[in-house]
Amino acid sequence: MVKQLLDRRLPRSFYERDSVTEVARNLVGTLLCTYKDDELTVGRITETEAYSGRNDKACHANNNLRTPRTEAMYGPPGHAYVYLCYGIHHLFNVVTNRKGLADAVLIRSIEPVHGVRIIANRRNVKRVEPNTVNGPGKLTRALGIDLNDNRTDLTGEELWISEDRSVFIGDIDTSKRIGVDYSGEDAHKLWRFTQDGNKWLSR
DNA sequence: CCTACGATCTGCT
DNA sequence: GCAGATCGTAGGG
Repeated sequence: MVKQLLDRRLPRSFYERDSVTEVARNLVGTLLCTYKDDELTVGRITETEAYSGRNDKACHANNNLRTPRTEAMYGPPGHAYVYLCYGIHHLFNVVTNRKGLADAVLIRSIEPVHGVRIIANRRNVKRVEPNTVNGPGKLTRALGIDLNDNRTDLTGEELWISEDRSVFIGDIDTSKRIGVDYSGEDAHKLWRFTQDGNKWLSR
């Protein structure tokens, strides 16, 4: 199981494209995997959001803001950017485009496909339901992702994303990003991508 | 040093 | 529907 998923890992070139919205769109339907302490958990990505390092006030790296926190976004593509939100939640992004440009895709929701018992334990629930994993802070907890994963290479063997051909690109909806009202006109960008009709979404 | 706040979630009303 | 949690980050003095 682990080997099959590792064999299908998305290559660096997937993340390296210059359109962060295209990467965000194409990540819907892929499999987000963690293999830690001999425990494999996998979730199909159902919802993503694109953030651009240039000309996007919703992005942490907007206006070339370069700080210890945002440094991961300025790093090479195909690496993780994990940060702490509201002092409680870990939010997971994948860095895209070329090094130095700070484009990234936030993963907002998943549909569990493997390791359901482990996910239930990590979330402290008996049954795994949509509201167990349908949010950026919930899914990181469910998959065991935290600040230790910041800057992790996603072509490695602990945290990665695998290809899967189960979602057609035409079945992906676009909408406004969540929780970025502070960013003025950039809040209207249709940079949220969801799998049409999937019940494992954040809203 | 000090302060304000956030790409959210939960529990309570 | 709403307040509180909780702490690293950013920005200003």
